Amino acid sequence: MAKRKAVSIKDIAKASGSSLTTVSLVLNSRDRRISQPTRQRVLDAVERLGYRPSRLAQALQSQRAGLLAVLVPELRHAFADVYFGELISAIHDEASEAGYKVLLEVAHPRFIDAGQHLEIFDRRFIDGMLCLGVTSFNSYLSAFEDGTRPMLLVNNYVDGLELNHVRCDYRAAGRIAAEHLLANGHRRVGLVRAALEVQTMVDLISGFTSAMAAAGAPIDQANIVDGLYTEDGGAAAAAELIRRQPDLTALLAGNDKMAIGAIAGLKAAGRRVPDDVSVIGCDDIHQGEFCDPPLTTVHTPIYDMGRSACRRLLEIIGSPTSTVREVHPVSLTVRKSVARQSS
Amino acid sequence: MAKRKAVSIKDIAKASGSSLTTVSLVLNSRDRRISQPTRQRVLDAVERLGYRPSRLAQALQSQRAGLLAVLVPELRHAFADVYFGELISAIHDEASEAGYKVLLEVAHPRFIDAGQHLEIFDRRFIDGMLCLGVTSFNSYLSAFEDGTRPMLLVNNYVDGLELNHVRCDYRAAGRIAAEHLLANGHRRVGLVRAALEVQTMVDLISGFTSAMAAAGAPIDQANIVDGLYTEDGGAAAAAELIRRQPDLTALLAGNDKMAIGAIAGLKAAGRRVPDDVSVIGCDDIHQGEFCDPPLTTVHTPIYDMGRSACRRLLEIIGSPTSTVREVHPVSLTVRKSVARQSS
DNA sequence: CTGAAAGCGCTAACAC
DNA sequence: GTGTTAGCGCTTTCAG
Repeated sequence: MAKRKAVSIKDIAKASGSSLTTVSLVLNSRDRRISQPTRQRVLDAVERLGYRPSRLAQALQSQRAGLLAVLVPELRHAFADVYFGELISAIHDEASEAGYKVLLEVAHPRFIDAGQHLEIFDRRFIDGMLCLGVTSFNSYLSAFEDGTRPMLLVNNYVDGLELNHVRCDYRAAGRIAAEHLLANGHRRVGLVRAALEVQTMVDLISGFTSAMAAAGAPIDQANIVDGLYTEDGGAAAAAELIRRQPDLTALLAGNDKMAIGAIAGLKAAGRRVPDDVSVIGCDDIHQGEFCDPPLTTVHTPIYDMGRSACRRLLEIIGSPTSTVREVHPVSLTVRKSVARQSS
Repeated sequence: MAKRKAVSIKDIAKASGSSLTTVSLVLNSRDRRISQPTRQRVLDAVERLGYRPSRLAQALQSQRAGLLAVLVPELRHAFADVYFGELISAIHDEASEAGYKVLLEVAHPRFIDAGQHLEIFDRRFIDGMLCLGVTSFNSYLSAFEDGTRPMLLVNNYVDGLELNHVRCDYRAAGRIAAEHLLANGHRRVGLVRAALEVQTMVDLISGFTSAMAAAGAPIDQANIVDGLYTEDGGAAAAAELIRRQPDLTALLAGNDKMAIGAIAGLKAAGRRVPDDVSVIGCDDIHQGEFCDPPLTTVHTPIYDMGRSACRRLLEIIGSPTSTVREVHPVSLTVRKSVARQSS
């Protein structure tokens, strides 16, 4: 029960009959060769007393916290989202391999308003930060433009702000989705979009609509509905689309959550998927594989991107002058939710 | 770009023409009244130079890291799970209100084997730890029985180990589910369970089966199938149950994920829910509200439990002698997935 | 090959 | 009221 009193390097020095320096040298195996016997005496003492160097003291000395923060948006339980969750897993995996630990932060208004997002840097609590799910509404981001605090946006960027980021090519994603629908004979298609303050969503929409238009099948504004990034929203949006334009034969949903919702919404409205209406999603989350029908979607390398983002952040920390703009390619994952349109 | 060189308390002392102590006293507003003019001079200097006390140095001095770790099991992307996610959100909210930050750790074999779960304590990196999703297979937990490192299990416990925990009453949950089914006339019921190394699952099963047995409607072992804690597993388990025992009129799933899967599985097998087969879940996750039919389930106060767990951990940190065994009551949330059995 | 001593940035007895 | 000083636990010149 009692708080085992911490054993410090001083205790080891005493116990092994050597000096602080010697102990430190042995432990950090600085090549300044310590004689084998001395080394052994130190190591024995360490073992015997169960000594563990204080990470705090080391951090203070080295001016490295060994900590990275992940900032997630303030959504209802942002951590309970598969997309963010997979990114966080990836970041955690990469960070721990590099000897860093991961701190969680939520972009609560009170967190931001108090300037905490800067404080954690300035108080030398963290070495760098990864921001997930940012939008152009997040005005606090501009404070990072001077590159003075190592920060990187994950799978997003903000038009007009010079911020490091690693993301997927959502414009290509939109184009690929359009090409797949066109190749299957679909020309009357709808789009379940989401928030326009998310730059990658804007890219997806523009990639999609311009590819459709280029093929002579432009998309009417009325056939673009907001699905709020949620399943329910996707369901409602799909229902609305089909109401506005009953002869739609296919639709793209801006992410898989909305696509899964859209499938449910279409079914509820009495349409068969994909026989009556085809659905294509974007992201390729795990769940898409198991819905009915299995979801055809544009694959984004979420996990790899997360790892890459973390790796790049560590590079920035190592060399503050470097700047990163990394764009990952996307691809098509064909399953069963898109059918050939014969009419 | 250049790394702004950190301004320290010493710089403030110099700039304000006072001593280190004075500055420290002013900043920590220790009541030793510093004269108003001096105080103002210090504050001005702080403002002007943009001084931020180093959290590292403070931590070293105070021997408090201000950090809590959350240890999640090594599942495929554990962070991408609504249940863990909600718990993490709750913990984060409570911790940040108390001025603590939250570190993420995953119970990878290599993390545990390296003894990292103890190291982060012994190297004074964290002040306490919260463990999610533990099972009796996690033998490393016994190292915490001596109470020497502040740790607490969240919504679980391990039979035979004396560990702090905050959890729900899953035995009662099983009983409540049984009572609700019985009250609706169901007597031929099945159970989609999950891993028996999870103590709360064992409790749920025992609460459920003994209540059914007590009512003269005992559950045959053949009517208990493993749903693996997943949607797919739940679907497969429900299909299997209905194959083994075609006249089942209801089933309990050990959590809502499996319940949602079970509904899909039953539908796929041609049964209507709840007209042919009723389904009751356990946990009350957000998604249950939106599935078809909306899920009747045993409500567990996940978020509140997470907050409470965190609060209790902080108490333990404050007073290492205290021991916590907190059990939260559960209740019934009636929606549409359980119907009256008329036959 | 090893030890003494300074310093990382901050706090808090203890003087003046 | 304010300053001096001694740590917190560690790393790292710089002498011996």
